[in-house]
Amino acid sequence: MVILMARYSKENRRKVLGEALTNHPFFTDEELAERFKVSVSTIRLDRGELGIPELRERTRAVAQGAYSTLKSLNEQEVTGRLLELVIGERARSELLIDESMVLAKARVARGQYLFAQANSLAIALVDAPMALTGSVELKFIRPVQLGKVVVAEGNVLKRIRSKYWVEVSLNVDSQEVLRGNWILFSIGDLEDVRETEME
Amino acid sequence: MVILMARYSKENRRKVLGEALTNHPFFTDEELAERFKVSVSTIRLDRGELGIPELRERTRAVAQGAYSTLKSLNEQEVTGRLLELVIGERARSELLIDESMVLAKARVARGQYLFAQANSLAIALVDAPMALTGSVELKFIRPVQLGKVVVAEGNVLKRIRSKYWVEVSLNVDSQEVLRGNWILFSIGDLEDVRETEME
DNA sequence: TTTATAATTGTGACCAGGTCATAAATGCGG
DNA sequence: CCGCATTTATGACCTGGTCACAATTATAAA
Repeated sequence: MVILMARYSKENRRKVLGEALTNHPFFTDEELAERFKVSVSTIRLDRGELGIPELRERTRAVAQGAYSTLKSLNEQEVTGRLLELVIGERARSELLIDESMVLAKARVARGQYLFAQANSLAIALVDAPMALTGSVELKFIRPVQLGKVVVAEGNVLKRIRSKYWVEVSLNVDSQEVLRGNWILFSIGDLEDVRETEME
Repeated sequence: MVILMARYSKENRRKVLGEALTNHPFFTDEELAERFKVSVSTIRLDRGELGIPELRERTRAVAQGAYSTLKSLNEQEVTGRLLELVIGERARSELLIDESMVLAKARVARGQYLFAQANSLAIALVDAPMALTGSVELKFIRPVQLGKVVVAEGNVLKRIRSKYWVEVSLNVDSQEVLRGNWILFSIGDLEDVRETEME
Protein backbone atom coordinates (compact mmCIF):
# COMPACT_ATOMS: atom_id res chain seq x y z
CA MET A 1 0.00 0.00 0.00
CA VAL A 2 1.28 3.41 -0.94
CA ILE A 3 0.14 6.64 0.62
CA LEU A 4 0.41 9.50 -1.79
CA MET A 5 1.01 12.88 -0.28
CA ALA A 6 -0.70 15.76 -1.97
CA ARG A 7 2.32 17.73 -3.10
CA TYR A 8 2.80 20.77 -5.18
CA SER A 9 3.44 20.66 -8.89
CA LYS A 10 6.95 21.70 -9.80
CA GLU A 11 5.98 25.20 -10.84
CA ASN A 12 3.80 25.70 -7.83
CA ARG A 13 6.44 24.44 -5.46
CA ARG A 14 8.97 26.82 -6.91
CA LYS A 15 6.61 29.75 -6.73
CA VAL A 16 5.75 29.04 -3.10
CA LEU A 17 9.39 28.33 -2.30
CA GLY A 18 10.45 31.68 -3.69
CA GLU A 19 7.81 33.50 -1.69
CA ALA A 20 8.61 31.57 1.47
CA LEU A 21 12.26 32.50 1.24
CA THR A 22 11.66 36.15 0.59
CA ASN A 23 9.37 36.42 3.62
CA HIS A 24 11.45 34.18 5.81
CA PRO A 25 15.00 33.85 4.53
CA PHE A 26 16.43 31.72 7.33
CA PHE A 27 15.31 28.23 6.34
CA THR A 28 17.93 25.56 5.64
CA ASP A 29 17.48 23.30 2.64
CA GLU A 30 16.74 20.48 5.03
CA GLU A 31 13.87 22.35 6.66
CA LEU A 32 12.52 23.29 3.27
CA ALA A 33 12.72 19.68 2.11
CA GLU A 34 10.57 18.63 5.07
CA ARG A 35 8.10 21.42 4.50
CA PHE A 36 7.61 20.60 0.84
CA LYS A 37 7.91 16.85 1.29
CA VAL A 38 10.63 16.52 -1.28
CA SER A 39 14.28 15.63 -0.96
CA VAL A 40 17.04 18.05 -0.17
CA SER A 41 18.41 17.58 -3.68
CA THR A 42 15.17 18.81 -5.16
CA ILE A 43 15.26 21.90 -3.02
CA ARG A 44 18.81 22.60 -4.16
CA LEU A 45 17.75 22.15 -7.76
CA ASP A 46 14.84 24.51 -7.23
CA ARG A 47 17.01 27.13 -5.62
CA GLY A 48 19.49 26.82 -8.44
CA GLU A 49 16.76 27.27 -10.99
CA LEU A 50 15.32 30.24 -9.13
CA GLY A 51 18.72 31.82 -8.62
CA ILE A 52 18.33 31.81 -4.84
CA PRO A 53 21.64 31.57 -3.00
CA GLU A 54 22.33 29.35 -0.02
CA LEU A 55 21.31 30.09 3.54
CA ARG A 56 24.60 31.69 4.54
CA GLU A 57 24.57 34.01 1.56
CA ARG A 58 21.01 34.99 2.33
CA THR A 59 21.81 35.59 5.96
CA ARG A 60 24.83 37.63 4.99
CA ALA A 61 22.76 39.74 2.62
CA VAL A 62 20.11 40.43 5.24
CA ALA A 63 22.75 41.20 7.84
CA GLN A 64 24.70 43.53 5.60
CA GLY A 65 21.70 45.39 4.29
CA ALA A 66 19.99 45.59 7.62
CA TYR A 67 23.18 46.53 9.39
CA SER A 68 23.68 49.67 7.39
CA THR A 69 20.02 50.71 7.50
CA LEU A 70 19.77 50.12 11.21
CA LYS A 71 22.97 52.00 11.75
CA SER A 72 21.60 54.96 9.89
CA LEU A 73 18.31 54.65 11.75
CA ASN A 74 20.19 54.71 15.01
CA GLU A 75 22.02 57.80 14.02
CA GLN A 76 18.63 59.35 13.52
CA GLU A 77 18.16 59.54 17.31
CA VAL A 78 18.64 63.14 16.45
CA THR A 79 17.04 62.85 13.10
CA GLY A 80 19.12 64.68 10.62
CA ARG A 81 22.54 66.19 10.98
CA LEU A 82 22.96 69.02 13.45
CA LEU A 83 24.32 72.09 11.72
CA GLU A 84 24.19 74.53 14.57
CA LEU A 85 23.24 74.29 18.21
CA VAL A 86 23.21 76.97 20.84
CA ILE A 87 21.51 75.21 23.70
CA GLY A 88 18.57 77.15 25.01
CA GLU A 89 18.62 79.50 22.03
CA ARG A 90 18.60 78.22 18.49
CA ALA A 91 19.51 75.17 16.42
CA ARG A 92 19.53 73.99 12.84
CA SER A 93 19.65 70.52 11.31
CA GLU A 94 19.41 69.04 7.86
CA LEU A 95 17.93 65.78 6.70
CA LEU A 96 18.18 64.14 3.30
CA ILE A 97 15.00 62.34 2.32
CA ASP A 98 16.09 58.91 1.13
CA GLU A 99 14.37 55.79 -0.22
CA SER A 100 13.61 54.44 3.23
CA MET A 101 11.64 57.53 4.22
CA VAL A 102 9.23 57.81 1.33
CA LEU A 103 5.89 56.23 0.63
CA ALA A 104 6.51 53.52 -1.92
CA LYS A 105 4.15 54.90 -4.51
CA ALA A 106 4.21 58.63 -4.09
CA ARG A 107 7.98 59.08 -3.52
CA VAL A 108 6.99 61.61 -0.90
CA ALA A 109 8.37 61.66 2.64
CA ARG A 110 6.27 60.04 5.32
CA GLY A 111 5.14 62.62 7.83
CA GLN A 112 6.73 60.90 10.77
CA TYR A 113 10.23 61.62 9.50
CA LEU A 114 9.55 65.31 9.24
CA PHE A 115 7.97 65.25 12.64
CA ALA A 116 10.92 63.32 14.04
CA GLN A 117 13.40 65.82 12.67
CA ALA A 118 11.48 68.76 14.09
CA ASN A 119 10.83 67.04 17.39
CA SER A 120 14.40 65.98 17.95
CA LEU A 121 15.62 69.45 17.14
CA ALA A 122 13.23 70.87 19.70
CA ILE A 123 14.50 68.40 22.27
CA ALA A 124 18.13 69.15 21.46
CA LEU A 125 17.46 72.79 22.28
CA VAL A 126 16.52 72.04 25.83
CA ASP A 127 19.50 72.05 28.11
CA ALA A 128 18.87 68.90 30.10
CA PRO A 129 19.97 65.29 30.30
CA MET A 130 16.47 64.44 29.23
CA ALA A 131 13.65 66.39 27.71
CA LEU A 132 10.05 65.55 27.27
CA THR A 133 7.62 66.69 24.66
CA GLY A 134 4.80 68.18 26.62
CA SER A 135 2.63 69.65 23.98
CA VAL A 136 3.00 70.41 20.31
CA GLU A 137 0.96 72.21 17.78
CA LEU A 138 2.12 71.80 14.29
CA LYS A 139 1.15 72.21 10.72
CA PHE A 140 2.32 70.20 7.75
CA ILE A 141 2.30 72.68 4.96
CA ARG A 142 3.39 70.71 1.91
CA PRO A 143 4.82 67.31 1.00
CA VAL A 144 8.54 66.72 0.58
CA GLN A 145 9.89 64.67 -2.27
CA LEU A 146 12.55 62.01 -2.41
CA GLY A 147 16.06 63.41 -2.64
CA LYS A 148 15.25 66.79 -1.13
CA VAL A 149 17.19 68.18 1.81
CA VAL A 150 15.04 69.42 4.65
CA VAL A 151 16.54 72.16 6.78
CA ALA A 152 15.07 72.56 10.24
CA GLU A 153 15.41 75.74 12.26
CA GLY A 154 14.47 75.88 15.90
CA ASN A 155 14.30 78.79 18.31
CA VAL A 156 13.56 78.97 22.01
CA LEU A 157 10.95 81.63 22.40
CA LYS A 158 10.55 81.63 26.15
CA ARG A 159 11.67 79.73 29.19
CA ILE A 160 10.29 79.55 32.67
CA ARG A 161 12.42 77.29 34.81
CA SER A 162 12.14 73.79 33.32
CA LYS A 163 9.43 74.76 30.84
CA TYR A 164 10.48 75.78 27.34
CA TRP A 165 8.53 77.23 24.43
CA VAL A 166 10.23 76.27 21.18
CA GLU A 167 9.34 77.14 17.61
CA VAL A 168 10.55 74.93 14.76
CA SER A 169 10.28 75.49 11.05
CA LEU A 170 11.23 73.02 8.29
CA ASN A 171 12.16 74.28 4.87
CA VAL A 172 12.92 72.78 1.49
CA ASP A 173 14.40 75.03 -1.19
CA SER A 174 13.53 77.94 1.11
CA GLN A 175 9.87 77.02 1.10
CA GLU A 176 8.35 76.18 4.43
CA VAL A 177 7.02 72.61 4.65
CA LEU A 178 6.29 72.29 8.36
CA ARG A 179 5.95 74.64 11.27
CA GLY A 180 5.31 73.88 14.89
CA ASN A 181 5.36 75.12 18.43
CA TRP A 182 6.60 72.86 21.21
CA ILE A 183 6.25 73.10 24.94
CA LEU A 184 8.98 70.99 26.53
CA PHE A 185 10.03 70.09 30.02
CA SER A 186 13.62 69.50 30.93
CA ILE A 187 13.79 66.85 33.56
CA GLY A 188 16.44 65.00 35.44
CA ASP A 189 14.43 62.52 37.37
CA LEU A 190 12.14 59.77 36.18
CA GLU A 191 9.62 60.35 38.93
CA ASP A 192 9.04 63.82 37.55
CA VAL A 193 8.10 62.35 34.21
CA ARG A 194 5.65 59.82 35.45
CA GLU A 195 3.73 62.38 37.44
CA THR A 196 4.04 65.45 35.31
CA GLU A 197 0.64 66.71 34.29
CA MET A 198 0.81 68.63 31.08
CA GLU A 199 -1.71 71.13 29.97
CA MET B 1 68.50 38.88 12.10
CA VAL B 2 65.03 39.18 13.48
CA ILE B 3 62.65 41.97 12.73
CA LEU B 4 60.24 42.57 15.56
CA MET B 5 56.84 43.87 14.66
CA ALA B 6 55.33 46.32 17.07
CA ARG B 7 52.33 44.30 18.19
CA TYR B 8 49.78 44.78 20.85
CA SER B 9 50.13 43.33 24.28
CA LYS B 10 47.69 40.54 24.95
CA GLU B 11 45.28 42.71 26.92
CA ASN B 12 45.44 45.50 24.42
CA ARG B 13 44.92 43.21 21.49
CA ARG B 14 41.84 41.72 23.11
CA LYS B 15 40.40 45.09 23.94
CA VAL B 16 40.88 46.35 20.40
CA LEU B 17 39.64 43.08 18.97
CA GLY B 18 36.43 43.30 20.97
CA GLU B 19 35.82 46.86 19.83
CA ALA B 20 36.61 46.03 16.23
CA LEU B 21 34.10 43.22 16.18
CA THR B 22 31.30 45.20 17.75
CA ASN B 23 31.70 47.98 15.21
CA HIS B 24 32.32 45.71 12.29
CA PRO B 25 31.10 42.17 12.98
CA PHE B 26 31.85 40.65 9.57
CA PHE B 27 35.56 39.85 9.87
CA THR B 28 36.76 36.27 9.56
CA ASP B 29 39.39 34.97 11.96
CA GLU B 30 41.84 34.93 9.11
CA GLU B 31 41.34 38.61 8.34
CA LEU B 32 41.67 39.41 12.00
CA ALA B 33 44.86 37.38 12.25
CA GLU B 34 46.38 39.43 9.46
CA ARG B 35 45.24 42.68 10.96
CA PHE B 36 46.71 41.91 14.36
CA LYS B 37 49.78 40.11 13.00
CA VAL B 38 49.14 37.00 15.05
CA SER B 39 48.11 33.51 14.05
CA VAL B 40 44.55 32.38 13.51
CA SER B 41 44.84 30.19 16.61
CA THR B 42 45.55 33.23 18.73
CA ILE B 43 42.51 35.00 17.38
CA ARG B 44 40.37 31.96 18.20
CA LEU B 45 41.83 31.86 21.67
CA ASP B 46 41.07 35.55 22.11
CA ARG B 47 37.52 35.21 20.87
CA GLY B 48 37.02 32.28 23.20
CA GLU B 49 38.33 34.28 26.11
CA LEU B 50 36.14 37.26 25.20
CA GLY B 51 33.09 35.10 24.64
CA ILE B 52 32.69 36.29 21.06
CA PRO B 53 31.07 33.71 18.78
CA GLU B 54 32.22 32.81 15.30
CA LEU B 55 31.55 34.83 12.19
CA ARG B 56 28.46 32.92 11.15
CA GLU B 57 26.89 33.28 14.57
CA ARG B 58 27.59 36.97 14.54
CA THR B 59 26.15 37.36 11.08
CA ARG B 60 23.10 35.39 12.09
CA ALA B 61 22.59 37.52 15.16
CA VAL B 62 22.81 40.75 13.18
CA ALA B 63 20.50 39.41 10.49
CA GLN B 64 17.90 38.09 12.91
CA GLY B 65 17.84 41.17 15.06
CA ALA B 66 17.83 43.54 12.16
CA TYR B 67 15.30 41.50 10.24
CA SER B 68 12.67 41.62 12.93
CA THR B 69 13.15 45.31 13.61
CA LEU B 70 13.03 46.17 9.95
CA LYS B 71 9.99 43.99 9.51
CA SER B 72 8.17 45.71 12.34
CA LEU B 73 9.18 49.05 10.91
CA ASN B 74 7.69 47.99 7.62
CA GLU B 75 4.51 46.84 9.22
CA GLN B 76 4.16 50.30 10.62
CA GLU B 77 2.84 51.34 7.22
CA VAL B 78 -0.38 51.34 9.11
CA THR B 79 0.93 51.82 12.58
CA GLY B 80 -1.12 49.88 15.04
CA ARG B 81 -3.85 47.34 14.51
CA LEU B 82 -7.03 48.45 12.79
CA LEU B 83 -10.05 47.79 14.96
CA GLU B 84 -12.72 49.39 12.86
CA LEU B 85 -12.79 51.05 9.49
CA VAL B 86 -15.67 52.59 7.61
CA ILE B 87 -13.91 54.26 4.75
CA GLY B 88 -14.82 57.88 4.45
CA GLU B 89 -16.48 57.88 7.85
CA ARG B 90 -14.70 56.62 10.92
CA ALA B 91 -11.90 54.30 12.02
CA ARG B 92 -10.23 53.04 15.15
CA SER B 93 -6.83 51.44 15.75
CA GLU B 94 -4.80 50.35 18.72
CA LEU B 95 -1.07 50.37 19.29
CA LEU B 96 0.90 48.79 22.09
CA ILE B 97 3.87 50.89 23.12
CA ASP B 98 6.82 48.52 23.26
CA GLU B 99 10.51 48.76 24.08
CA SER B 100 11.47 49.86 20.61
CA MET B 101 9.20 52.88 20.73
CA VAL B 102 10.28 54.48 23.97
CA LEU B 103 13.06 56.85 24.83
CA ALA B 104 15.72 54.80 26.55
CA LYS B 105 15.73 56.78 29.74
CA ALA B 106 12.22 58.02 30.21
CA ARG B 107 10.35 54.86 29.13
CA VAL B 108 7.98 57.20 27.38
CA ALA B 109 6.86 56.83 23.77
CA ARG B 110 8.69 58.87 21.15
CA GLY B 111 6.32 61.34 19.59
CA GLN B 112 6.82 60.05 16.08
CA TYR B 113 5.11 56.78 16.89
CA LEU B 114 2.01 58.51 18.13
CA PHE B 115 2.07 60.77 15.14
CA ALA B 116 2.52 57.79 12.84
CA GLN B 117 -0.45 55.98 14.34
CA ALA B 118 -2.68 59.02 14.03
CA ASN B 119 -1.42 59.87 10.56
CA SER B 120 -1.85 56.39 9.17
CA LEU B 121 -5.35 56.19 10.60
CA ALA B 122 -6.20 59.45 8.90
CA ILE B 123 -4.85 58.10 5.61
CA ALA B 124 -6.74 54.83 5.98
CA LEU B 125 -9.95 56.81 6.18
CA VAL B 126 -9.54 58.26 2.74
CA ASP B 127 -11.06 56.08 0.08
CA ALA B 128 -8.28 56.02 -2.47
CA PRO B 129 -5.39 53.84 -3.59
CA MET B 130 -3.19 56.56 -2.24
CA ALA B 131 -3.64 59.49 0.05
CA LEU B 132 -1.47 62.39 0.88
CA THR B 133 -1.18 64.37 4.04
CA GLY B 134 -1.78 67.91 2.96
CA SER B 135 -1.87 69.73 6.21
CA VAL B 136 -2.08 68.78 9.84
CA GLU B 137 -2.56 70.65 13.02
CA LEU B 138 -2.05 68.63 16.09
CA LYS B 139 -1.49 68.79 19.75
CA PHE B 140 0.41 66.36 21.90
CA ILE B 141 -1.39 66.49 25.19
CA ARG B 142 0.51 64.12 27.45
CA PRO B 143 3.25 61.50 27.28
CA VAL B 144 2.50 57.80 26.92
CA GLN B 145 4.35 55.22 28.93
CA LEU B 146 5.85 51.90 27.98
CA GLY B 147 3.33 49.07 27.93
CA LYS B 148 0.28 51.25 27.44
CA VAL B 149 -2.20 50.65 24.65
CA VAL B 150 -3.01 53.69 22.60
CA VAL B 151 -6.44 53.74 20.98
CA ALA B 152 -6.83 56.04 18.01
CA GLU B 153 -10.20 57.26 16.80
CA GLY B 154 -10.61 59.03 13.51
CA ASN B 155 -13.61 60.73 11.92
CA VAL B 156 -14.12 62.33 8.56
CA LEU B 157 -15.65 65.71 9.24
CA LYS B 158 -16.13 66.95 5.70
CA ARG B 159 -15.32 66.03 2.16
CA ILE B 160 -15.22 68.05 -1.01
CA ARG B 161 -14.28 65.84 -3.94
CA SER B 162 -10.74 64.62 -3.30
CA LYS B 163 -10.20 66.82 -0.25
CA TYR B 164 -10.94 65.37 3.18
CA TRP B 165 -11.04 66.94 6.63
CA VAL B 166 -10.28 64.32 9.25
CA GLU B 167 -10.14 64.54 13.02
CA VAL B 168 -8.09 62.03 15.01
CA SER B 169 -7.88 61.57 18.74
CA LEU B 170 -5.52 59.24 20.61
CA ASN B 171 -6.45 57.96 24.03
CA VAL B 172 -4.80 55.96 26.77
CA ASP B 173 -6.94 54.70 29.64
CA SER B 174 -9.67 56.97 28.26
CA GLN B 175 -7.50 60.03 28.65
CA GLU B 176 -6.72 61.96 25.53
CA VAL B 177 -3.01 62.07 24.70
CA LEU B 178 -3.06 63.55 21.21
CA ARG B 179 -5.56 65.31 19.01
CA GLY B 180 -5.22 66.55 15.51
CA ASN B 181 -6.95 67.73 12.39
CA TRP B 182 -5.82 66.53 9.00
CA ILE B 183 -6.53 67.79 5.53
CA LEU B 184 -5.89 64.97 3.06
CA PHE B 185 -6.04 64.53 -0.66
CA SER B 186 -6.96 61.28 -2.25
CA ILE B 187 -5.08 60.80 -5.45
CA GLY B 188 -4.74 58.20 -8.12
CA ASP B 189 -1.99 59.55 -10.23
CA LEU B 190 1.60 60.37 -9.42
CA GLU B 191 1.65 63.49 -11.54
CA ASP B 192 -1.06 64.93 -9.34
CA VAL B 193 1.15 64.52 -6.31
CA ARG B 194 4.21 66.12 -7.71
CA GLU B 195 2.34 69.21 -8.70
CA THR B 196 -0.26 69.50 -5.99
CA GLU B 197 0.02 72.80 -4.22
CA MET B 198 -1.35 72.57 -0.74
CA GLU B 199 -2.49 75.53 1.26
C1' DT C 1 1.64 -1.89 -22.20
C1' DT C 2 5.82 -0.20 -23.36
C1' DT C 3 8.69 3.59 -23.81
C1' DA C 4 10.45 8.24 -24.00
C1' DT C 5 10.88 12.13 -21.35
C1' DA C 6 10.54 14.92 -17.23
C1' DA C 7 11.18 15.20 -12.48
C1' DT C 8 13.17 13.65 -8.48
C1' DT C 9 16.54 11.50 -5.58
C1' DG C 10 21.08 9.82 -4.13
C1' DT C 11 26.13 9.71 -4.09
C1' DG C 12 30.80 11.12 -3.51
C1' DA C 13 34.25 14.64 -3.54
C1' DC C 14 35.09 19.16 -2.13
C1' DC C 15 34.78 23.89 0.41
C1' DA C 16 34.63 27.71 4.13
C1' DG C 17 34.86 28.79 8.52
C1' DG C 18 34.65 27.31 12.11
C1' DT C 19 34.94 23.81 17.18
C1' DC C 20 37.71 21.26 20.45
C1' DA C 21 41.62 19.02 22.52
C1' DT C 22 46.25 18.48 22.62
C1' DA C 23 50.94 19.25 21.67
C1' DA C 24 54.91 21.96 20.27
C1' DA C 25 57.36 26.21 19.84
C1' DT C 26 58.59 30.76 21.35
C1' DG C 27 59.31 34.92 24.50
C1' DC C 28 60.92 36.76 28.41
C1' DG C 29 61.71 37.88 33.49
C1' DG C 30 64.35 36.38 37.35
C1' DC D 1 69.45 28.82 32.16
C1' DC D 2 64.96 27.67 34.13
C1' DG D 3 60.09 28.16 34.30
C1' DC D 4 55.90 30.01 33.05
C1' DA D 5 52.95 32.67 29.93
C1' DT D 6 51.86 33.15 25.40
C1' DT D 7 51.51 31.87 20.90
C1' DT D 8 51.30 28.64 17.20
C1' DA D 9 50.39 24.22 15.02
C1' DT D 10 47.97 19.90 14.18
C1' DG D 11 44.36 16.74 13.35
C1' DA D 12 39.67 15.19 13.85
C1' DC D 13 35.09 16.74 13.42
C1' DC D 14 30.89 19.88 12.27
C1' DT D 15 27.26 22.41 9.27
C1' DG D 16 25.39 23.75 5.26
C1' DG D 17 26.35 24.04 1.54
C1' DT D 18 28.67 23.32 -4.00
C1' DC D 19 29.09 20.57 -8.31
C1' DA D 20 28.87 16.64 -11.43
C1' DC D 21 26.96 12.56 -12.35
C1' DA D 22 24.18 8.45 -11.91
C1' DA D 23 20.04 6.09 -10.48
C1' DT D 24 15.32 6.01 -9.60
C1' DT D 25 10.48 7.21 -10.15
C1' DA D 26 6.42 9.48 -12.36
C1' DT D 27 3.75 10.57 -16.17
C1' DA D 28 2.03 11.04 -20.57
C1' DA D 29 2.14 9.54 -25.47
C1' DA D 30 2.31 5.86 -28.93
